[in-house]
Amino acid sequence: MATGITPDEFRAYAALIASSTLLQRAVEQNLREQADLTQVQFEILMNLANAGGAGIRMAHLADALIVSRSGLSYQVAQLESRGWITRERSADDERGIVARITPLGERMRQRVFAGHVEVVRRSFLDVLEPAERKTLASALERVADRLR
Amino acid sequence: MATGITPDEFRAYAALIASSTLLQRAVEQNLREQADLTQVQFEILMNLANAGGAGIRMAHLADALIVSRSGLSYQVAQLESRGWITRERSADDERGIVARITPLGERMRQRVFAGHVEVVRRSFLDVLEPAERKTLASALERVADRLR
DNA sequence: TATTGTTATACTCTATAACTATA
DNA sequence: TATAGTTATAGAGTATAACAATA
Repeated sequence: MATGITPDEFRAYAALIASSTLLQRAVEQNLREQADLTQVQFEILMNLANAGGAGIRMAHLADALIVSRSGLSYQVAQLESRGWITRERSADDERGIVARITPLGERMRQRVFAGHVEVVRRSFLDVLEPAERKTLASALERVADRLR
Repeated sequence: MATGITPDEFRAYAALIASSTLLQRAVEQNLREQADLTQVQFEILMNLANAGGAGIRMAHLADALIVSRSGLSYQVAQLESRGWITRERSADDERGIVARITPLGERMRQRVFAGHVEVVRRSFLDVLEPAERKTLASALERVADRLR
């Protein structure tokens, strides 16, 4: 290859790129088919579900998802029009808007998440030995930390 | 969680989704900054470089990249206008078009690939022990095979 | 003055459908 | 008739800039 990468490294590189690309594709297709959701919309729902009744400020959510505020406004409007989330003025800062998941949104999110996990299970979890799964978990956590 | 997934599995799931999302983001940003290339355009270049002088038929390339033919035509036109690839009628099938990488395109591709590998090295390869790298390589190859 | 959030706008990417040319 | 490839077109998603409201 003559690119300053060993065959061993290249194999790991190629496996990572291929598997993550294909997985991303399968996950996005599943979200679209299940509930016509994009990846970003799904992440909005997961974050709001985690926050519970407290909700999350728009600016905070945009930072967490690494999207522009205008882009977040667009996606949040989509979910709001479907009745899955709400937006309210913040109590302590009149400039702020707090987004919250609705009971309907939470029910849908749970259903979608279950299907989502099934995709991950079939293509990932079921393919690994327990020891491999442990190694991957700790190694990929380190990779994610490095990238954050 | 009550979603039919064990804490151990959830940890592996979360690490995989987080690391692959962040890596994809880093890779795409790097390609854009280095040479204003999209992921698809980069994959076109890599495939054509692999094929060498023989080139690849458009229909074949579209199948390999899992994109529509019209979408491929658009991206190929972008690369062609920059002089990185060419399109010629196929010799044996007058309906066919064969895409090939140009010497300029190959030089650029090598440069971009080197930078791309650097990103992967910093965020992935450098973070792993040799034993972890071996485990990840074989495990993720199995994941990719499952998804194909 | 600085920050929050939305909107107007423009741009990129992708796909479907219509079309031409060849098998 | 079927296949290869392109083009016209439309739609989704994202970002920048301008704006109104509040700190």
